[in-house]
Amino acid sequence: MWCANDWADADVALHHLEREFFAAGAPDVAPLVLNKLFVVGECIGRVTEVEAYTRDDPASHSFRGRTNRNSVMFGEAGHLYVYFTYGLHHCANIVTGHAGDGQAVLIRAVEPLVGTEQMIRRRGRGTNIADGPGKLCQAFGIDIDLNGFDLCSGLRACILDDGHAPPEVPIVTKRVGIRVATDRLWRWSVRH
DNA sequence: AGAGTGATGGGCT
DNA sequence: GCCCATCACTCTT
Repeated sequence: MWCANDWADADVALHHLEREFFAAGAPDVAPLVLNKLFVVGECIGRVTEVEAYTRDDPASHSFRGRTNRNSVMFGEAGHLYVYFTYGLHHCANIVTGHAGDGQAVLIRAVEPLVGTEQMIRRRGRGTNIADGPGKLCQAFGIDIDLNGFDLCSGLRACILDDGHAPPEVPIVTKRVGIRVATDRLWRWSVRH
């Protein structure tokens, strides 16, 4: 189990993001997740790119209502919605809003900070380790077994705030990899 | 620009 | 039930 004492700079104050943080709408929550720490097991990365998906959004899995696959999106905020796609990749989302809303924030990229060696081993390469939604799931060992995991329940998988504020001026662009509702500016990333 | 990969769900019969 | 287009992707050419 990772603990705060393992953090390279013992002076940083860490706090665990609580459920209330995720209770707003996905387009409001998403940019606030930038620069937070995404923790899964012993792997930690700083979130650098996110997208929002909502119920009234034709690009969202929840658009056509609740199904077995997307049921976690309709549950309590702060849980992880993981799905398998394109026959090979997993993607990780944070459920937002209130139960029944059907919305989530897709974590698209992180900067590896802790557990980098394991990420490289899992990815089978030393570059571009976690700069894509499928890549970061492979690097962090996220698969369908983590679907529904409560990120507000402990340190095994969670979002931590180490005092790095979200960027004052994030890069805001159209979402990528979708074929509908491509006009919504619901992708946020940090400058390099 | 395209191949690889497999679960999902909508539309049928 | 079955068929099959679709898919919030990655890597290589």
